[in-house]
Amino acid sequence: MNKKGSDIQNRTLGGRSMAQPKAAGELNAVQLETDLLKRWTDEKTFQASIDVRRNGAPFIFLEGPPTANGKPGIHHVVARTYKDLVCRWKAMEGFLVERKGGWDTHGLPVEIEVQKRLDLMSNEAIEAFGMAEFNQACRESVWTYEAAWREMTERMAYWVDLDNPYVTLDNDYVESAWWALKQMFDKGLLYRGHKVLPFCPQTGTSYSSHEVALGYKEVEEPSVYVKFKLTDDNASILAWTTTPWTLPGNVGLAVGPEVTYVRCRVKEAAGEHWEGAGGADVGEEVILAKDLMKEVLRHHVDIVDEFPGADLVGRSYEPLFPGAVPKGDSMTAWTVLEADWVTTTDGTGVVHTAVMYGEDDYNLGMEAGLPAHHTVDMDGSFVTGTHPELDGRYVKACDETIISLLSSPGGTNGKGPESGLLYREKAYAHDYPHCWRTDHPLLYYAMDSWFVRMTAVKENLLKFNDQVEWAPDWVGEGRFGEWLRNVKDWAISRERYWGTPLPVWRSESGEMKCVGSIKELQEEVAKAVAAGIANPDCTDDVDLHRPIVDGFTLLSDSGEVMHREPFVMDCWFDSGCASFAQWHHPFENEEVFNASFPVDYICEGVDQTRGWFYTLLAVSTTVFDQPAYKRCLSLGLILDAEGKKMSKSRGNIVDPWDHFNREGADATRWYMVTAGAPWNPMKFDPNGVRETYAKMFLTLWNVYKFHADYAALDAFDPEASSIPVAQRPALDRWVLSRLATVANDYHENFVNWQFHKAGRDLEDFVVNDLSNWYVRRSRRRLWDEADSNDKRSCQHTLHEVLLTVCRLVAPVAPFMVDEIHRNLTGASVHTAPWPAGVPGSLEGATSDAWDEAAAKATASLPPTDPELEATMALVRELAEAGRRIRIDGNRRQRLPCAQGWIVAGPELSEFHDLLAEELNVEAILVENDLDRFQRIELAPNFRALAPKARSSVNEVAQAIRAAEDPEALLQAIRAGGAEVLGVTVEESDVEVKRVERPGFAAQTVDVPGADGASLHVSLVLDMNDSPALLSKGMARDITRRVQAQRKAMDLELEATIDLEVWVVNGPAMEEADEAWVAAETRCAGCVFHPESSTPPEGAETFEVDGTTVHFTVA
RNA sequence: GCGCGGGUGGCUUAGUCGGUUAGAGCACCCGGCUGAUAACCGGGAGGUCGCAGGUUCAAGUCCUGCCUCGCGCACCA
Repeated sequence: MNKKGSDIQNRTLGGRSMAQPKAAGELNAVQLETDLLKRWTDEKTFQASIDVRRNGAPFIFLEGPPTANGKPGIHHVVARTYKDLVCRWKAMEGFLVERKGGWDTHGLPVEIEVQKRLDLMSNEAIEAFGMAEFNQACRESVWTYEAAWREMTERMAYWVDLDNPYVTLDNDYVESAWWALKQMFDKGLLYRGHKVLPFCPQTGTSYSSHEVALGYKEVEEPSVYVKFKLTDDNASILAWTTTPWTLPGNVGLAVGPEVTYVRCRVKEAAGEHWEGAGGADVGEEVILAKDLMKEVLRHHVDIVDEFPGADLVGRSYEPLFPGAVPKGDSMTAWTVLEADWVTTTDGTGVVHTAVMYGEDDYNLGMEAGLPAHHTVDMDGSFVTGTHPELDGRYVKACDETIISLLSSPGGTNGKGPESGLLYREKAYAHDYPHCWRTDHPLLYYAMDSWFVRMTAVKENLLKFNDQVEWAPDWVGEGRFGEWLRNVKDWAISRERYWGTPLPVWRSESGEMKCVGSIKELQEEVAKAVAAGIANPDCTDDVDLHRPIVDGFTLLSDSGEVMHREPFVMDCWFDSGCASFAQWHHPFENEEVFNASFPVDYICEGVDQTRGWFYTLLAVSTTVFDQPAYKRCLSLGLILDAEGKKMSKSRGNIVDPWDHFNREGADATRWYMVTAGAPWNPMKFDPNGVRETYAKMFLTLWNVYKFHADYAALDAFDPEASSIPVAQRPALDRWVLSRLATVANDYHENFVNWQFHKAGRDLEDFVVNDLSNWYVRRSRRRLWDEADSNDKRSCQHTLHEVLLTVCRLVAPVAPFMVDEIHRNLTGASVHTAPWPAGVPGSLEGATSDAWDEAAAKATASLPPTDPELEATMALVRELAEAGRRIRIDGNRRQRLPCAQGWIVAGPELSEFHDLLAEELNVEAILVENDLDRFQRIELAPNFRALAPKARSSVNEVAQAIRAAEDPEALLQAIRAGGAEVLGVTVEESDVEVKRVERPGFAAQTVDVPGADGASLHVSLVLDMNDSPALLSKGMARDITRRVQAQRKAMDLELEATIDLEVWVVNGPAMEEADEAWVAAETRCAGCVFHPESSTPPEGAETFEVDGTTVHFTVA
């Protein structure tokens, strides 16, 4: 402690080699990070980190493109951290990891945003505004938050090329997407259909199932039981629906042919508990499934008849809303049909069928020849002619009207809605899909649509999915696999404006042409023009968006005029093309594409399972007959500290900048990675970030600072000298061994996607092993001004440990470790090799195969010494045991003990000095007579004992434990087995435990030995006092208080003081101890006053063990 | 409703092949240590390991049922 602070500056002024560390300053994490960002930009460090691996095997990462028309949040930081860390890690392993950015720019979210801003909440409004203008507004809106995204991306140090990103609205990208569609078209996988789809009247568009999945909400709605009056019989069939608005469209009733139905007659009026509208008269007859009578009927009835559903088939009934649906030439309208999917789990066992508003309804209607007529318009209102009270009204607003119409008993003969046809209404709670953008309930609606025949490639989807390495595996096997096993044809067309246009032209008679490139479009346009069809120019840079592409009119093979199908693509299709469209395949970059497909690694939130994870695979399977990616990390959702999902509407979004500006991006990233497994939902706790900063980064910084300051002071140059590890002191060999062990585990955990475990272990190493033990125990070694071997050894060791720690941390938290690495070596950590080896740089290596042994040989880790690690663990245990003994014996730490004995255990003489210091004892002795301080205990070994003792194992175990003379029992056992309660106990059935004898100031610690067996080592302290010990202890107490006072007075380290001390009622101070106090506290003058003199007013005072001490510092 | 993943002191979590004392961190209390650290060390309090059964000599761990949270699925007419 005799270094002068100013020396640190003075001595470093001379010529410093690149690798010669300079002193570290105080830590300002945010400043450090922002300074480094500048430096990375100036020095093009990202590019350098790629270039230095130019000859490595490629590892291909594909960025899932975010939409830049929303502000980035903390969940984006999480995803980007995992993307970044894997890329950085693989790069350090010697792989060439290029990272192209990407932006998703099409789709409904963009349109909705613009519609809101321009107040264009319907398709009519958009078209009146002008499609070209609208799309221009969309094109601009896409970049609203690009700057915010860029800032966040850079600040968090997500290394990705944002200057040459792929952008889904670019002509090149769209052209590749067109090409992909044409492949599907040519393979017969793209088809035009008429299908019932979930449809949002507000946005005027239908949704694919993965979009519908985003909007399920539980709602309570009125459901109704309706009486359908048979035309040729005085009875009604009861049917149930949760969507009263589909009733005007009713054209059929479906029954299960095998289901048993009953005809019953109402016996008496309903009781008083009747709720809501509807009812039935006494004597009225209704028909429904027998199983559901109890559930449905609210009257006492007599069963008149019982029959299978087949008996009902073909019978006709009165339309509910006569005239709402024209009968046309249908022979089956308003008759009973059979359908095998009808069950008796809900309703009445009779399914009301409105052809246009349900998938089953539609299929049944087509099969049975029911009239396909819409009673509802695309805007969600009833068409004129449905009923005077309903025409033109939004269907969801008509529930009450329909119920009241059906329950008013005004009509006659059961014809028309006002005929008392409502039997009952019942509130019904269920999950119903809502528009994920506007929150409006979706209507199932039969409409024109284009599909990709995913059902035709299901086997391949499953096969390719099996080839993907999923993390966690259950997402691939379970959730994603299940989705694929139930795959449906992909409805990819949207009746929208802003998106990749569907490149299909179609004639009135149904001839079709799918255009796969700009060149092809030009050729087709030329053909049409040659045939006399007027067309605008189709230049090489024609904008491939609406309304431009709508302006082209083509010619069919038979000479008919063809117009473009007025759809754009599902924007998920766009991003699903990313693996090849980012390279404008197949029009350009053939080599790049060939070398990078399929990609090695993608990573997104688990919510992309049905989104991007699926569409990437769907497109690659249909177009290339290959999987698109080899590894997929599926991240858990991010929740707030209460475990609630973060959402704008809840207002519990965490702003990443709060942490970037407080604890820094390092701490934020490290926290997110160590908080839990990547696939588990993460509760984001702002306090956790702070804790990470305080523990991990502050500690690391201080270790570094300790090393750097003395390295600078001593002009330490790691390259100027070297000391083989084997020749270094045990403490050094120990920390290096620990380092290697931790690094190997760290790497193993990375390989298994267990980044959280890796990080936790490394943090534990830095805080406990490195800072709290190695540095603490080594401090005095560096205080030595002489150029000793021991000091150099410590410096080399610290240097090496820090470098390896930096390299391990770098992928996760890239800032501070770069600062440290740069100062220690002159080079960025991001161009450094991965400590566990650099397989990517090996000749012939690929992203997933390399010579394991050759890779190991490239590792840069010190040797491990498990025995030494175990020994040191014991030493640390003993040091802690010493403190426990002192607590138990009420003896303060600063009061030395004359001696301490170590009983049993391995040879520790190498660490006796260290232990003496830690324990504050004058001498460490080894006690060879174990029985002097220890006795034995026997513990049963259940694994061995259980098979022999069976059900009496507990009694036997208890007997062994409670043996009055365990020593004798053990001897008997060793002599060939002892009978305990009829069981022969052998040596392998018991564990011998040595513990301290009662009555001594002792503790026994239990540590695993090198050979796996348990070691029982005791520490005994001599608790007797002597005048010399008391004097020494007092000297230490005084020193400690004076040092505290120096600190409180804010004195320079090298400042000298004048000290005066008055000890009242204390031990006689020995001269040597007084001198020691003076030296430790840097006294110019030091006076110990006799007890008779009186201390001045204002002297510092403290009390210890009944002694009062006063002192003054000047 | 079906599928997947959770539920361990106030909070965040570890817990391997089932093995008898469920382990950490934060926060709290007491004590100690400290001229690098926002730390560190020792002790204390705090747990019916979601609930109920079952298998077993032995269950946080395996089985069954249920409750609950999250996510996903869906032709609920």
